[in-house]
Amino acid sequence: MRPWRDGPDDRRSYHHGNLKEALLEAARRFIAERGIGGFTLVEAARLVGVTPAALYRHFRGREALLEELAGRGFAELAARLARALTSRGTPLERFTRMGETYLAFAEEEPAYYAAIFETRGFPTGGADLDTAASDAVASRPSPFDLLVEALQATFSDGFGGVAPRFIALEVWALAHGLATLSAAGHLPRGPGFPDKYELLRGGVLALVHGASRQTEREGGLGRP
Amino acid sequence: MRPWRDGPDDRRSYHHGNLKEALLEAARRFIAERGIGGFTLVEAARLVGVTPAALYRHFRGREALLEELAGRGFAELAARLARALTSRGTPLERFTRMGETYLAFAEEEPAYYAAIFETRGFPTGGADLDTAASDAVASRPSPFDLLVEALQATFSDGFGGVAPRFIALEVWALAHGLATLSAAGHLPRGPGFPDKYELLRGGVLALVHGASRQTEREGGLGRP
DNA sequence: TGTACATCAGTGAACGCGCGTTCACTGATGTAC
DNA sequence: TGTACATCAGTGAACGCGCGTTCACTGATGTAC
Repeated sequence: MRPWRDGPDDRRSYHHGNLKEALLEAARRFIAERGIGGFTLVEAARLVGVTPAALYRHFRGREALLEELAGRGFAELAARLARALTSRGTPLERFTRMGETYLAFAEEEPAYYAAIFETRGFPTGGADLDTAASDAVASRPSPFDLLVEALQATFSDGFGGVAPRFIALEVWALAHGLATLSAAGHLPRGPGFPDKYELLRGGVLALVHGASRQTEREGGLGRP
Repeated sequence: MRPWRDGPDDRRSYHHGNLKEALLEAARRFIAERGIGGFTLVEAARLVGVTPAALYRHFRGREALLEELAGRGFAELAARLARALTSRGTPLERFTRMGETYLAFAEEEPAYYAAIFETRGFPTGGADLDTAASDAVASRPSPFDLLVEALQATFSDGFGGVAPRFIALEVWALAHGLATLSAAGHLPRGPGFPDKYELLRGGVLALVHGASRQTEREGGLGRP
């Protein structure tokens, strides 16, 4: 990303024309490199080639910028998951594809992913709500709501008596764990070690099959 | 945690006597409440009732204090996992108990957990090492090394042809995902929703059974 | 048992820094006539 | 087509703040004699 100006004397125009987008893009770059805590309004303005004060024409402050970023990131994630959900193949294939999509999003858009999970401003999900109320929360869905609803929709095609909510949560946690461990460099690599996509696919198969086996034997898992 | 002094005029002694431990304890409290980024030397010193400069008698600086905390946290985690590993029961029961122990540690010691996973200073695990070299890294184990070695030890009792490394990584990722989502308040709660311990137990069973099924059918999963 | 003294843990003042935010201002843009 | 003017995006200087860290110092402790 080139700065808008190449130096203090290079005034192509008094008005930037696209400052809001440029600032969000700068924030994405810095957060991807250093994390949310390492992101600074002053540096973002400097990279874009603008005075820090200019930022306040477009955002109420630092927190507002981060919330905007989280909102956009979440919309992008939701769009990608929806695409995977309605792609070709069997329900199991589409379900697996959603998991891979989630993993790829966390890898390709680390700034969005961090903004989504480390920023206040999201409802925390179905906390302390009963099922009906939780399903009804549609105005501003949490990451959880979206994922579980989408996964339930997939499961409604039928996976043989498995409790959808249970599997959905396990797969979400598995994907989130793989994504964050991988991003932090904690997942081992090298010959003999599976990569995170293999681990996810294996995990999805195992969780689906394992749960249906237990369902057959014990008459329902995750249905208290 | 009461401050060492109750006010500027309350000089019980010029020397604190246990300042290093008190500072680490204060850091644990602040990090548990606000996260690593919200932890400040000045506040920790104030809570303990001491000048910020006093800290430098015991630590080289902020980073050194955090590394000490991460080291202690990791030692504690390792000890708890080792205890679970050598507890009573079948290999599967002990393996499951290790996972529950991991989850409980993240919940009871959020500051230790954050210090371990958000601080530099750990080797990243078996990155770019072959299996033999990775197994040989014993001088300063990474979280990965410890977990996988312990889980491999459990699996060596025999789970019927499952590739231990594969299962170990999946269970680790599942536990880490459940721990971090739960800590961030993203896991839904309420009637009809399983808690993280149920999810972990179900996941462990499914991953072990699912993998062994696939092993039987396909002749090995996670053994490229 | 008492005194001299070395040790070193903690003091208090000061530092430079970069941060987020505010304010009165300036100048480019595009619309009305 | 040309001019007056309202709009408002960006300037530049300034602010107060809390941070991590340094420094010469002080005074409590405990050991040697």
